[in-house]
Amino acid sequence: MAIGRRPGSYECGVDAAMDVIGGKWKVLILWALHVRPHRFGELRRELPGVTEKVLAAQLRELEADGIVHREEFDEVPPRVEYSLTPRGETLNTALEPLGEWGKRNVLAPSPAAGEVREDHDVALIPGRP
Amino acid sequence: MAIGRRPGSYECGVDAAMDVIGGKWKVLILWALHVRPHRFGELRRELPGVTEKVLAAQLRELEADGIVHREEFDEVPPRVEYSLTPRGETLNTALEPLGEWGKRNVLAPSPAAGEVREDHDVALIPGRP
DNA sequence: CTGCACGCTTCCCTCAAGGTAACCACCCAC
DNA sequence: GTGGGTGGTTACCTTGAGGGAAGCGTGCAG
Repeated sequence: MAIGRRPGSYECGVDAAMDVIGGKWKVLILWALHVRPHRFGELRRELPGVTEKVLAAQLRELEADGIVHREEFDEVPPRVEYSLTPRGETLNTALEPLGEWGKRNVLAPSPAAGEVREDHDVALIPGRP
Repeated sequence: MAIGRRPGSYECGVDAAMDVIGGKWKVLILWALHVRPHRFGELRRELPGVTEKVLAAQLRELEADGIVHREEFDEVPPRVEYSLTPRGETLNTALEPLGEWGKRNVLAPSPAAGEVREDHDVALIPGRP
């Protein structure tokens, strides 16, 4: 049982899933790897602010949880490629509604929900969940 | 703009939503209030291990984010009821696929995904996401 | 008069996630 | 030989979320 770091202590499925994606950078890693496989350095450059130590740690956790696949190439300079496993892809799919909700309710709160619309558009990369 | 405690710093909708539901007890609160409105003490008794201080803090954050509604009744002994706002209900709906994923991939990992099935059934409250 | 239930608030403390910076082995280009 | 790029590891430090326990104001029960 590789997945889950608090085995047996979950109250429900959402609770359990939160343990897998709870890291500060994990959903961003998920999204980046969904677009295409990435090398370690590519990920570091695409996640502004992440440190090498933390990126390595979160990738190892995601790998242990069966979410990402790590492939080492015997070349020089050494190359390592990270990609999503099938389970990782299903996780991304399951996160899509939450991404939609976040876009509608946090990034661009609608007046109908009692929020005041900002006078500028929220800067969103198109297609990003 | 009540929602979001890191305004302007989100990379995507999932990231933003994670800020709203990131608290240790928030998804459990969400689920409890989805079933029916709760009083403070009821919630405390239904979430084994939560302290009054933390429960009050997370409820106040969820209220500031427009997820839960707090209604104070002028009775004695004092009564306060918490319920989900419409926005809270949509959040719960958006969390359902994630709950399904967690149940299938963390609580009861399938052999097809490379995990070994436990020899006992996972104790799950039926219908709980 | 004492205790209890309610819904908190306040103070103090712990601990783990995350951040900082240095270092490693390897090889190539300059 | 020096610097850069590869993909990390190691040791140390900071910070903030969360936990423990006590107190508070009210009113009723015993």
